[in-house]
Parts: sequence; structure tokens; C-alpha cells
Amino acid sequence: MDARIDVDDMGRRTATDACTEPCAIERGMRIIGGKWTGSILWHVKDGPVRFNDLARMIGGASKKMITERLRQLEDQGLVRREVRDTAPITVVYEITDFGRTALGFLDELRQWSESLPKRLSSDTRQS
Amino acid sequence: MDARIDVDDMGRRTATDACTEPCAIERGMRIIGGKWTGSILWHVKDGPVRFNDLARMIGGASKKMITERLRQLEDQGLVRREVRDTAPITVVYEITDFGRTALGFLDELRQWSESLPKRLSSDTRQS
DNA sequence: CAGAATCCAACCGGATACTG
DNA sequence: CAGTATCCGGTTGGATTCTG
Repeated sequence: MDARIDVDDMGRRTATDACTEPCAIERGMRIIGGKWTGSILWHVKDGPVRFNDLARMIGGASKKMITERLRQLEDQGLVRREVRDTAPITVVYEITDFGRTALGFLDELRQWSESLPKRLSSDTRQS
Repeated sequence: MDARIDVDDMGRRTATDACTEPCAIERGMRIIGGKWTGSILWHVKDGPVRFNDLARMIGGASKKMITERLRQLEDQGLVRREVRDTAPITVVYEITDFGRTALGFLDELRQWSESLPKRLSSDTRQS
């Protein structure tokens, strides 16, 4: 638990102590919630994918972003990078076993997202 | 499906078509993946919470952020705002039924996040 | 092919002060 | 209490160009 939570006599929940650190949800989001991060992990889950193909799959993200996020995912051990000595060289990315532990969450998110009216996704205005 | 994916004779997956729109995972993240958004939704899931209590629970987020994110969640129908005519007035926030549909993957995220070595969460450098 | 480097405008978000 | 308003430095991330 992050904070001590009480319920007052009106049935409201009150905090008598604050989270000193971001809670688990927030910490998780910082890892997997970055722009494009989830998508990238998702698209390397079924086998090795080459850099440019990945970039095309993600479509909308610049190569700069793809690279940045991939490095992060690599540093965190969620994705593995492999250079193949062809000509010209090819580089493939693949999810690690550790990365797979995040797929449950991502798949639930995907399902949830697909069940949504498209309106919510792109544009939030309603007035 | 967002793109047509093929598998070449080397076993690599290639994209012959690009996502024109962000894929479902990305769209979902845009809704629930914003800074503090997940945390906020999570903390209003068990009943009405007053604004300042919420701010204390989230600890680390400024009131400005809390307000902004709450408005977004409201606009999207994930959270309901209720003004109570006390003196001084109190305002409580509570998750909606629609908001509850997001709790499944948020809980998975939480579990995943809690299973992580703390090192990953805060700091990613390793050299 | 798979990036790295550079530039830079736009946005984000914390701090602070103020309000009904 | 529950915000709003303003300031403003830092980060983000797209566009573009270059490289081995």
C-alpha cells in the first residue's frame, strides 16, 4: 500500500498519508506507457522483426522515436537486438521472456481499446 | 488488423502495408496512459473521493495535473464528478461503470509492476 | 539497411500566487 | 475546500540531413 486510507462517517475515503513514491500503476506506466512503447513491444512479440519493417508497422512514429524506444526496451530487458551479418547488415528485434510478462496487460488493453467507439480514441471534444 | 504482415523465407516478419492509424494498443494508451491518468482512475475505484484527498493520494502530481486529468477522464466518461452542497462545498469523484471496464488491465499492470525489481522503475541507466 | 546527428517549435508540467 | 491563472524552463518528438 502506498498510503493509509480511511473511510470517514460520510463514507468518503480520505488519505491520512501521501504516496511518497508513484504507485505501482504509475511506475508501470512509466515503463510501458511511453509514446509508441507498447505498440513496439506488441509488434515484436511474434518473432524477429527488422528495423525498417517495424518502423513501417508502427506507422506514424518517426525512426528516431522507434530507435529511442527500442533502446529503452533493450536496456530494460524487454526486447533483444540482434545484428545479422548479411550484406547489407540486417538488424532484428525480438521480445524476451521478460518482455512476454507484459503481454497479458497489453492484450487486455488492446481488447479494451478495440471495444471502444472510435470517437473516443481520436478526438475528445464533445461540445 | 492494421497492416498486412508476411513472413519471408528467413522467418522474419515483414510489413507490406503500414498502419495508417495508430493501432489499438496505441489508441488505448492515449486514453489511459497519460501521466497520472491510470493512478487517478485507480484511486477513485472504491468509492467517492474528495479532490484534495485524491491529490494527497497521488502524491507527486500537482493539483493542476490532477484537475486536468480528471477533466479528461470526465469528458471520456470514465469518472463522474459530483458537487456536494456542504459548507464549504465538497467535490467528490467516482469511477463510472464504463470506467470500471478499464480496471481489468490496470490491475494487471499493477501486478506486473509490483513484481518488478525496484531498480527498473526509477532509474534506467546501467553504465 | 539501420541508424546517428542536428535543429527547433510545441507542448508538458511544476511552482507559485490568487479566488469564490 | 476546490480549484483557476500565469509564468516559464525543460522535455518531447517530428522533419530533415547525413553516414557506414
